Amino acid sequence: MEDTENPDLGTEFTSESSWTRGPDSDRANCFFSNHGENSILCEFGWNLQPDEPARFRDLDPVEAEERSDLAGNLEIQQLQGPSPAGSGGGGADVSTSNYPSVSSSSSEDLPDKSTGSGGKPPEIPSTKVKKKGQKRIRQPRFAFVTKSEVDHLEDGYRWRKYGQKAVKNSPFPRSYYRCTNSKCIVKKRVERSSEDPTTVITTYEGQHCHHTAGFPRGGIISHEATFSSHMNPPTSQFHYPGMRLPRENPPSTVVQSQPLPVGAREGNTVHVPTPTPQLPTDEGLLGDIVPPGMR
DNA sequence: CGTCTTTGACCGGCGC
DNA sequence: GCGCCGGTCAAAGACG
Repeated sequence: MEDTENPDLGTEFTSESSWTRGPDSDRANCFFSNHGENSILCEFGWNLQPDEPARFRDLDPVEAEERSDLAGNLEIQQLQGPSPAGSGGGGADVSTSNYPSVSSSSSEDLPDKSTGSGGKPPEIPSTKVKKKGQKRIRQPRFAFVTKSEVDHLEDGYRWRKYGQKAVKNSPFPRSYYRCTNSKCIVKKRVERSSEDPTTVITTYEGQHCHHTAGFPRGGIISHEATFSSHMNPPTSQFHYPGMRLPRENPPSTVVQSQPLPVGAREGNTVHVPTPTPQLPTDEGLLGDIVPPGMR
């Protein structure tokens, strides 16, 4: 793999992916590229300083673990919305443990006959904590922007669509997918950008607790590392099975590995690079992950 | 027959 | 309290 020491944010990576952490700035960046067919850029962080230059260095496993844990907490809280007032601190009731603990109570044994559209289990479907007065727990989210004619990008996992909703201020509906693995609680939302209909915004929520069991609708991805493992790569490098498109569909074109404006980094949020100079104004999916200040 | 999609209904959070 | 909206459920149908 190539060096990710000081990746130029504008550089297009030719490998499948690269993953870096900025321990000093509490920032992590993730770059993906699929041989020029489908470039993706993802950035997420913890205490991003608006004017802070990007810094990268390797982490030792211990530190990486800590960072990863911290990331989970902050992401959960942040993505649940600011909600400091009134709602008792919003993420406060999110257990202070790491996001894996979100599912610790039930995810491992989660029967979740998701594939069968089965009856409504009395149990809580993972990310949806239904205890009255308790907020829904959100998993860390990762958003990608890809330029593709197809909405549902292959990523090595099998997904079951469980909903579709029209998005306000967007002519395109948003689709909701759930990993078909009964033990996996990862969800995915796919939405076409209203600003640029040629781009698809994919948001992953949670981490897979399993490996890609082959490639059901295409080739086979033989990768050991995915978003699982607490999104905690063994080293500063992180491999992700390159995004794929359904082979029967026309290939997507490169969006870009667009650099994120330094000034745009703020808060503990996931930033979504967009192909257009200006950020989408729709309040849809982007509204969840792009801080208002960026819009 | 098993898996997946579609789609209307339902629920909860949040702003007013 | 009310209405809007996002997210999820689940029955029914499609498909291989």
